[in-house]
Amino acid sequence: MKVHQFARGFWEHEPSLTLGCKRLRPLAPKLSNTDTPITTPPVTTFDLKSFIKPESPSIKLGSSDDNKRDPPSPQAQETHIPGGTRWNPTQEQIGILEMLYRGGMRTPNAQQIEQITAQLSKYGKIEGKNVFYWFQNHKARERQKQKRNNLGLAHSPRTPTTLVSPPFSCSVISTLDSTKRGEIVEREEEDSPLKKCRSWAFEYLEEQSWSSWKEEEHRTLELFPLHPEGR
Amino acid sequence: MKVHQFARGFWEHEPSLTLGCKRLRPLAPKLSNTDTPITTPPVTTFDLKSFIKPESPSIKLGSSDDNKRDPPSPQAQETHIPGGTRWNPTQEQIGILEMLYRGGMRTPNAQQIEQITAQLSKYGKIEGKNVFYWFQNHKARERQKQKRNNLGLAHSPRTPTTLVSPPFSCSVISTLDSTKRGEIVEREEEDSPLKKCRSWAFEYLEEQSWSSWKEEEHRTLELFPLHPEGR
DNA sequence: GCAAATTAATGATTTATTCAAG
DNA sequence: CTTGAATAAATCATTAATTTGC
Repeated sequence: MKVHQFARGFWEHEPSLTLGCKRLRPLAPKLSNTDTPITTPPVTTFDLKSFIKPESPSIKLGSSDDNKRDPPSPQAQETHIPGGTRWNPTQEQIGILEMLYRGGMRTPNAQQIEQITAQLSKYGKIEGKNVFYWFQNHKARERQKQKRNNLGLAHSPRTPTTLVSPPFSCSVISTLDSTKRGEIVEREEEDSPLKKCRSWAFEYLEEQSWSSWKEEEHRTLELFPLHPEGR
Repeated sequence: MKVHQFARGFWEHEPSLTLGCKRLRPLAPKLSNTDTPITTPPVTTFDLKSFIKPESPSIKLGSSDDNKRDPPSPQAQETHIPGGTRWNPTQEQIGILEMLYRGGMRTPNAQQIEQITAQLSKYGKIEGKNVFYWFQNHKARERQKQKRNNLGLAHSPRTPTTLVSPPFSCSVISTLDSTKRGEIVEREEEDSPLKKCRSWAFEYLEEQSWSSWKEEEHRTLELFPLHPEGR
């Protein structure tokens, strides 16, 4: 059982309705895990420090990372808990990510990921790779979603909805999925409790102006995908 | 079955009223798009100084990032990073890597990469991602090489230059892609001045015994691929 | 009401392709 | 042409909302 949640969509309305098309049963919203800490194991404080080297499978207590989120945020929401599970994004996190996405971000680089992760960690446990994967998946899935739509709508030769708006007045662009082009679309404002989140995303978007990011040595980091191994 | 329209918003409240329409229920897709602009959920606080960047860069938001594939015109758009060039492996490094590869390693995990990188760094500048990419590429290319050979053999039975000959006729696993299995393949001896390197690799191989690596969650590291940005 | 069974969504990996440095 | 680097497509795996049977 889950409690219900509150809101579901945030800002936004995605024009692309799938009218006509039948939509398979969409799954319910996942709603934040803002609660349901589910029986947090007794893991009383576990000194984390250790996890860098040894492998012993058993480790990786979730507790060890609580040092990450500090918390401006209220009570801890969820604790990743026991043996590592996959990231379970909270409403806020998804909201911010989508905003960035709509703002045109598609493949954030290491530095950006770092910053985003830092912000998002205020709302729940999260790692850089999660952000990375989120963008990868979201981009790919928006792409296929559009592809499906296009095919389905093979009749209507137009794809009006997603056009760019000239000198974008400002706002958040909601790109449909112009995955590659990054066309911008207009979007109306509306307030939400996530104001702050949005606020950050907003600023971040503006401040960055992706287009200018051309290189740098953001590569100083020593990151690379990890392969947990067996699959 | 699941016919349905998309969910535009609140299915939150119980399904009770689903009326006899269909038994399916719409679940709402996470909040991704399509939906309700929410309104006021209780949200956590968000602090983050907000300084606004007055200047909205005239940009082509997003475009720069993702124009990777389509652009018919291979324009370069990347200003080659001044100091950064791509990794240029040394003989020793390649030697060790190949040895590990022949030893059965295909997709080293983060920890392994770390160790390997550490070793290889003795012979030249190198980063973890280089090791990662090397394995990716080598594996893929060995695979296609073999594919070509197999196909080519269909017509003209040539003597495969580097194919295994012995007992394992076609079973050369080396290229198989026992990505997960980690089978070991024969390895022919060959001499080289890389004695030391080999020495290490050898030991490493033995010590690890890939075959047994079936799982674990060596994922403790916080790594993820980086995107130096433009490419 | 609840727990096992379903199922769409989606997080995480792997494989295939493409681009470009040398 | 070879191959390091990076991205996209395809897959695999896990989660959780919803059904369903009791």
